[in-house]
Parts: sequence; C-alpha cells; structure tokens
Amino acid sequence: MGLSERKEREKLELKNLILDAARKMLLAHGQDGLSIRKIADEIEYSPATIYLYFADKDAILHELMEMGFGVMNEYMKDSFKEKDPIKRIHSIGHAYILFGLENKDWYELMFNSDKPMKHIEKCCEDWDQGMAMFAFLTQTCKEAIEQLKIENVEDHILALHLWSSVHGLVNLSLTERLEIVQRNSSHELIGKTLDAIIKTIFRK
Amino acid sequence: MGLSERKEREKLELKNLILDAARKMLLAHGQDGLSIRKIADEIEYSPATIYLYFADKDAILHELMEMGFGVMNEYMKDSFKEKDPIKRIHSIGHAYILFGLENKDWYELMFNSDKPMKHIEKCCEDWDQGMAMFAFLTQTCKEAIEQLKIENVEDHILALHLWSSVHGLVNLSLTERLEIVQRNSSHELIGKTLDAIIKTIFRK
DNA sequence: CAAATATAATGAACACTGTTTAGTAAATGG
DNA sequence: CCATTTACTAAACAGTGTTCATTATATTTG
Repeated sequence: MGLSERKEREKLELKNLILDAARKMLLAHGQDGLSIRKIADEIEYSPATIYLYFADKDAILHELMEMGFGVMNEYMKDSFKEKDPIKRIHSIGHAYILFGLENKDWYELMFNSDKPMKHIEKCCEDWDQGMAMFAFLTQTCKEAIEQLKIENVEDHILALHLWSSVHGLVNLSLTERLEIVQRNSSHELIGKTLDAIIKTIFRK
Repeated sequence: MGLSERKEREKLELKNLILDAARKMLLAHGQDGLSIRKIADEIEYSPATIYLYFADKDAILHELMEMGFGVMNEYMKDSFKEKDPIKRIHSIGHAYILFGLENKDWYELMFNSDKPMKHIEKCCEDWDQGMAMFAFLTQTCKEAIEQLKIENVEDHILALHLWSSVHGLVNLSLTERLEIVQRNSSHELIGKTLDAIIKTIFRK
C-alpha cells in the first residue's frame, strides 16, 4: 500500500495551494488574468505539475465556481432567515444584486460561463448549490402567492421572473450597458428598478 | 495625390473581405473560433495585413457587433409597426428573445461582451443602435402607461424592468442555467414566463 | 543495506493566440 | 528611367493550454 495518510494529506495540500493561488488571481486580475502558467509560477511548481491535480483549466474554474457559491451565501444568509415571504423575496433580490455588482468575477464564473456546464449529465450535480438556491426561491414564491392569494400565477414562473430580472440587471450593469442608456448612477437605478418590480408583482 | 478613386475602393473591398470572413467564422465557430490568423488564412493574406485595415481584434468585433444590430432589426421590424403599445411591448419582447436564442454569437457580441465598451467616451456613439432601441422601448412604455392610466410607474424604470427580464431570460437560456433548474423544454418555459411578466405588469 | 519499484515533478515541445516591426516588392508620379 | 509612396509580409515576441518522455525522489521488497 503506497498511499499512506501523510501522502494523501500532502497531495491535498498542494491541490489547495493551487486553488488558493487561483482564487487570489481571479480576484486580483479577473478570469482573463488567470492562467495555469501564472499559477505554477506563483506556487513555484512547473505548469505540468498542475495537471497531476486537475484534469484541465476548466476543472480549476469549476472548483472556484463552487467557492463562489460560498461567498454568495454570506451575502444571502440573513435574507434566508426572513419570516415574511414577500420581505424575504425583496431581501434576497437586493442581496443577489449586491453580490453580483461587488463580485463580478465570482458572478461571471457562477452564472455566465458555459465552461463548467459542458456535460449536461455532470452539471446537475455540479450546480447543485445553484439549484438549491432556485428551489428555495421557488418555495418562497409559493408562500408569497398563498399569503396574498394571488391567482393564475405559478410559483416556478414567478421565481423565474424574479431570477431573470435580477440576473438581467446585474449583467447589464457589469457589462456597462446600463451606463450607456442611463448616464447617472446605475447602482441607484438598479435598486429602484428592483423595488418597482416587486411592487408591481405584489400589488393588490 | 496618390489616393485615386479606384485605390480607395480597393482598400474598402479588402476591409469588407476581412469583415465577411470574420462574420462567417463567427457564425460557424463562435467567438472562440474567430482568430486574426484564421481570417488571414481564409482571405489568403498575411495576419499583419489585417492590422493595416483594423487597429486590433476588438475593432473587428466592434464592426461585427454593429452588423448584429442589423440582424436584430430584421427580427423586430414588424413589432415596431404595431400600433397598440401593450401589444407592441409583447411583440418586441418575443422578437428580442427569439433573436437572442437563435443568434447566440451575435447576442454575446452585442449585449455581453465588454470588449467593445472599453472607452466610455466612444461607446455612446458606438452603441447608438442599442440606445435607439432602448429609447424606442421607453417611448412605448410611456404610451402604455398613459393608455392604461397606470400610476406611480416611470417609463424608463418599466423599460428597464422589461429589458432586464428578457435579457436575463436569454442569458440564462444561452448559458444553460435554465436547463439545469428546469429539465423540460426551456424554449416554451421562456415564452410562458414572458407572457406572465407582461400580464403581471399590465393587469388592472 | 542495496536493488527494484512506485511516485512526484519537470523540461521541452506542440499548436495555438494577438500584435509589432523591419524589410521587400510593386505600383505610381515626376 | 528613377525616386517615392503604397501594399504587403516574414519573422519575431510574448503569451496561452496541454502533453509526454525523462529525471529525481521516496518507498517497498529481496
């Protein structure tokens, strides 16, 4: 038996060293500034070594994506606790947008890259954190619909309505399209729009 | 004077030859499959020659982006003619989504890439077609608000609500996030969601 | 303990990418 | 016909992800 406990630990340590360097590079220079060779340089190993711990660059990006959901959870954990479903939706929406605007590179990895989604079989396990979040939103929508006795509205359609709205707002802002059509502070505009959306949906 | 009429025409012809090869490559292999060197190969010129006609790759992508708005206009021209503002919004929304889903590479270039938007001074001229479209949507929203006598809703906020919703839906679909959270036909789901959004906004 | 084996790491190469520059060939103007 | 401008390109630079034969190290076995 060649795999002693210590060996296994060391193997994991180098893997984490790689991921840590990758994370720092992502935050410092974005996805474009993240390269295998630079990671190798940073941790003082050869580029080839990285391929002993990860299949390819996508595998690294994928693990970073999962870390991103951890960061996002920090933004949303208070919102999840909110008792009133409508207030909860409101709070989740604002937290989602704030996370997106303040963490462009995480957001890109989690919601815009199609790299980690290459194989549809695998992705349903891989994106389980995202799925769980959407399931929670759908549940919240169900509660809101029941509480306000809104008719002819399906919970999963409403959830998608909300998700696509905030996702659209975040993307329009991150790619600077909002700055183009509306010169003044887009951050404020986004908040106002989200408030208007929720007000529209839940008006009597 | 060295610049005869014929010379000028020939210069433009090569520029168009480059753009044409670029367009074909974009549609055939996506933005990742589009490279200066491959274009040069295709038109049987050296890569350096391309830099006599375009400052850099971004300049080519930028011109392609403008062509993209032409393609989009084809999808939307009938919607623009619609007299009733609410029906017009509905029609524009569906046309927008259809264009996005059927033209991933154009859409990416026009609405997701931040490459052509590097300089905020220039972009306001460069994205004038996008701005014009948004202005038209805002105008349509104004008409709809007046017709239905909806209170406490600003036209540009409503326009942004609509734009972000369809933009979000298109992006979620193009990056396969919809397929993950909802296994069945996302095309149908998107249509249903858009209908629900508009119904929600304009209900009495 | 030494030899055989298994593991870990790498140097160098491959096939790409965008971009620049110095130098060449051809067309034009005097 | 020669000088000058114009059009073009070969080659190089600095990157990228990835692979593989080879080497160095550590472990296990005879």
